[in-house]
Amino acid sequence: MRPEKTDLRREAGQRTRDDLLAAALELLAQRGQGGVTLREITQNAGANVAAVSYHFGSLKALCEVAIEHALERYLDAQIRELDALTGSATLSELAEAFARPMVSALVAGGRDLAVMRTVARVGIDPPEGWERLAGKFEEARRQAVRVLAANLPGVDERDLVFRVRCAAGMLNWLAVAPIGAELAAEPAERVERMLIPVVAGAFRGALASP
Amino acid sequence: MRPEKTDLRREAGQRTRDDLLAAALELLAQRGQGGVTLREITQNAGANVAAVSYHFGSLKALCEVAIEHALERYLDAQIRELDALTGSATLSELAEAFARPMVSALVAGGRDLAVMRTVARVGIDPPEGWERLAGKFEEARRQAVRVLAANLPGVDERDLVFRVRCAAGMLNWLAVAPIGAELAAEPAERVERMLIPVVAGAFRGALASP
DNA sequence: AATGAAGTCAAGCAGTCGCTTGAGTTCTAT
DNA sequence: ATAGAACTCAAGCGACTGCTTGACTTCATT
Repeated sequence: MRPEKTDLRREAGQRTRDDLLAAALELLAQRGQGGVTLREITQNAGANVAAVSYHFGSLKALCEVAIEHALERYLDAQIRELDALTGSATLSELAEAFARPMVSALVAGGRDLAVMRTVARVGIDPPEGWERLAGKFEEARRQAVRVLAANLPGVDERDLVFRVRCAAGMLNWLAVAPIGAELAAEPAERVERMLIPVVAGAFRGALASP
Repeated sequence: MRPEKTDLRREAGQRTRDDLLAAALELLAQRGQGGVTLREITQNAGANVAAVSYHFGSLKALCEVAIEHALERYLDAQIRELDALTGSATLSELAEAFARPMVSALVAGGRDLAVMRTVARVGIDPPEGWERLAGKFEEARRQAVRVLAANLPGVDERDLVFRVRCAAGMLNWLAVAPIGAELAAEPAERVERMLIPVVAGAFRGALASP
């Protein structure tokens, strides 16, 4: 009954569970929810098909858990970046903070990139009960709109919300489209040097220029 | 043997073929290539399952034809808009021309919107032999980069290409993500008033601003 | 009226899908 | 030692997939 004693059976079970989640995340990132197959997941995870039913109840439930993990991981990183901004942050600093989780994931690849791709795909084809996590999306967007409003006092808030959504959509597109794979080969500072001005420009709009 | 005489059998066959293409386009727009089912297509088209094999050879071939039609329809519209620009067009005019096909489709809905959604999904999950149509994409992008270079003489061309890709990705995202459905309910001038500055800002970047 | 091409149709084939089942293994607890 | 919980496994179920088949209707041609 000592809690620090490792039960080898439970330990192996947790390992199987984690492997299934990792395999599911990878397939979700590559092909989306419709392209995930019970047998392919279990094969990649080195597990039996019955392990999914045992640990998660169903394939859909496994995918929902994997998606939930990915969403939380991404949104936590994004909110952390935005929280670190001072009230007087410039548009470029806002763009930098807003895009940093994506840039990091692109150059890091692996699991971080799979998280990004999965999140972006969820934005296109939302799973059934995803409304439960919509609150965190709202929080990240509200943070960005707040900094944006301080820089663009004259602009209607509906426009600011729209611009944040556009910028988020642009980043998501970089994650899922083949162009993202090209960017992944570039060094991080080059990606930032190209991307940050575009995001900042989308935030600001072209109102002040001919 | 008179060519103007309507052969009722061939006429009905063409009708079935077109209905299959329309049903396939709608499903491709809603769920992507993986979510298209032979029986659902034929049911929506009011045809028998064998009609797909008869008219197209296979489900994949039907989807390829539908995708090809959608790509040509979109790219022709985009290239037409960019061709109409004068050499001295401003960034806002470029953004307007670049985004007009998407804005029109969003407010028009129906088949035009299905075309946009399908094109955007192809950008995420390209079908096998899509390289054959990549040339038209290049043409549209080169047109946009040309106008962009005239407005931003100091910027590296690689950056300009990147910005055009980002803008295209942003528009594609609006087509496939739920936010596009919200925009579809707005009047066209409001969509343009919100969207054009963002696209133009992404083109220009935030270099000239604090 | 006879012929044959064009097209449609219900039925069914082989394969894959998600999921369940019951037996089997491995370890803890008593 | 023994009982039972935790977990894994091969096998198989019904449902669905894309696709084929052969009979059938429809129509222009002759």
